[in-house]
Amino acid sequence: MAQLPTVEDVARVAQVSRQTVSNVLNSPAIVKDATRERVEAAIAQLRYRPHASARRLRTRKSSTIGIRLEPERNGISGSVLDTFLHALTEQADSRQMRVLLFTANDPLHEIDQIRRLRDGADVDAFVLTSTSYEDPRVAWLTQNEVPFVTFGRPWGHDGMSDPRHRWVDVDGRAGVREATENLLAQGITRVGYVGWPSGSGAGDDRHKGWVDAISAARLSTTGLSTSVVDGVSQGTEAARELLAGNTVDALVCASDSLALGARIAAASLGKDALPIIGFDDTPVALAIGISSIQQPLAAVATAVLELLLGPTGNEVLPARAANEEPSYRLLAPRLVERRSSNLALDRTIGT
Amino acid sequence: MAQLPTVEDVARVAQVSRQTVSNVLNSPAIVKDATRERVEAAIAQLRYRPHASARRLRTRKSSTIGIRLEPERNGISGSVLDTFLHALTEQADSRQMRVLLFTANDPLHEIDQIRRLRDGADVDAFVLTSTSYEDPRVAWLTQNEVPFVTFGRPWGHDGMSDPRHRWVDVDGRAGVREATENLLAQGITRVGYVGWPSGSGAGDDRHKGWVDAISAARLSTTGLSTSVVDGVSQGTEAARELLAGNTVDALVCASDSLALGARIAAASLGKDALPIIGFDDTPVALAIGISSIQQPLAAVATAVLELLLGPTGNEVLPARAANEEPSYRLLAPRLVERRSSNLALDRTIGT
DNA sequence: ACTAAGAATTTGATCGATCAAACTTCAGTC
DNA sequence: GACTGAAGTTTGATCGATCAAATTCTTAGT
Repeated sequence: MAQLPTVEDVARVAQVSRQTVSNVLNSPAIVKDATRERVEAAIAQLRYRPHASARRLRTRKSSTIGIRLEPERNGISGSVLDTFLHALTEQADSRQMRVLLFTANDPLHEIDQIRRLRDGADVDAFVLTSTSYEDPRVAWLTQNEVPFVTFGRPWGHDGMSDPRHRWVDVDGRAGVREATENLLAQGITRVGYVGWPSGSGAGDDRHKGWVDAISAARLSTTGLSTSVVDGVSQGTEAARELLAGNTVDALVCASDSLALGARIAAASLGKDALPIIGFDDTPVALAIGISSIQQPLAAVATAVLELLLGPTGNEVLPARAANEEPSYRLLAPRLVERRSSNLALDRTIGT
Repeated sequence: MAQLPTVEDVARVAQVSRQTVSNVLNSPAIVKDATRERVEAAIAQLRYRPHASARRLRTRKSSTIGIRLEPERNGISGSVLDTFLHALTEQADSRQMRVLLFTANDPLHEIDQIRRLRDGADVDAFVLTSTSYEDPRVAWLTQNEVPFVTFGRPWGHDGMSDPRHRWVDVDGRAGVREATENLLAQGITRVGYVGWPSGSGAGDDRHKGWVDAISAARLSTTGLSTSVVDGVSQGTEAARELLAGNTVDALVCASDSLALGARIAAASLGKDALPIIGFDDTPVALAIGISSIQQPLAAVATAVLELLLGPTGNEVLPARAANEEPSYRLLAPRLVERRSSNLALDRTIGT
């Protein structure tokens, strides 16, 4: 097979210069209609496709977004990031962007990888997930003026409004509040909560949502909630305690793992019909038929790209300066309701 | 900040020529020790990092592997590919390779995407997943001599031994056989099977494994197996029928979805202790505590890279010719045993 | 018809690396 | 001491695109 055609070849066929071909591709507006059509015909005829590396070398842009794939596959809820990754890739594609993966063992290693990808002009911007308190990656990226957006707000940090840190997050508090209110609206007054130990931003946030709803209904929260480390067996344990006192008629949980645990506990106590709501709407919740609060991951991806590329553009905006307006998006999750009653019940569940 | 350093800068500091710097980076063996050390010192001093795009433009290699992210997130078992993706990225990294994602709506669109990534010199090779009978992507890649490896064998096709098609797959038949034998070894003689309708390569293969084991034990297979479309409720339905006749004491299933369905059916019939084995070892199986046949995904990733890069190299081997030795890898899965008895039982399950 | 301003297009230089070929160094041989 | 061949190093050209500046073509105004 012959060499792949280049701008030069297209130019020759269309009887114009290299640059005009380039213009047709990059700023069609400045080319006269007749000329543009001729060039486009030549491009089609030769099946020309721009050579990405050459363009990148010259423009110093890669049209690529880097994202790290988490090393630990925390089985049950890892699917959230995977779904997000999918949405991001799909939407990036429609903005002419690509997504490059990388892995890292720890934040320092990750910074090293980021540096390499940046210096090699492989990646224009980064999307960070699982941000932590005082995240060193955020500090490094800000410092070095590398464009980035985090999926996850800067927890417990005054930097929440630092314009240099653009972020997108899901309003877990509102989600849990909605879920709790949904149960209250069904006439259930004793709605319990199984959450995580305080200290994690997301966990505290979700817990607040439950408190919000209970308080708004002028009910008491005392004795109705517990905190445990995330996990199925932990959820079973915690739920069993809450249910033992017979003071709770429904449960809202900080995760699907806990919700599944709760479901097991309820079943073992004969309370097969106890309403339970989990968080993240993982495949497990779907399979078992547990209601769950679903993060709007496609919308998160849209928002991430909007912060990175602007509302319509298709190249990465420069890192933001300290004196600009803060920009972030807090998105509302939605409750996916399922008749999560008897596990042994014969129900039609999609795969 | 000043410009990033280039080979030129390094050369000046080390008092050598551009090319020598390049040699130190790419074929250190041919550079005299003393010189190499001097260059390495200069590289470290200037914190030089090669500009990937420039290198790619010249060498026409991208050191990047393309893989498509499935559009449909078939919740319960989508995690298999995600886990594979992670392993692939991690191992690719240690071979100096990167993984670029893309999406596509259908095979033709995928071919279009592949072509663009290839022509743009963005990607050197592709990894295909979910291959189907007479896959058009395989045909196109072969035709155009684009290096690729599929995760999944060329089902029902004489091409199984076409050397131009390199593939890696998991021996589902052996896995199911092992699982079945495991149950037989426990003294259970009536081991049933819930599989998929014949016609899908993987499904037929797994079914054969069950037949193998039963036959080897000189038992009869009649009346002990059913076929249904994958899904939890379908699994419940199918298992209920098999269990109703009271002719089965354990079940092996073609997927975790079916296994979960079977577990629900068993529970509803009071057979909480019925041994059930699923396939894929998804988070669902882990969460519920169902035994499952686990695909060795890290090993699959290793094998894929081996077929693509050779045993130790770190650049993509050319597409294979029709007259070479066929090369593929068929890997054995392993059975992950869990005490999958009573769902309501209080057990310590990891997250 | 003549000119100036703007639009459209072309030309030469460049991005940062590697290739291919030329050149230099040096040990070993007769 | 000149000669050979291999090892080590340097030089000039090149990959395919875009940038910046120069040039040519249009259009409108006087």
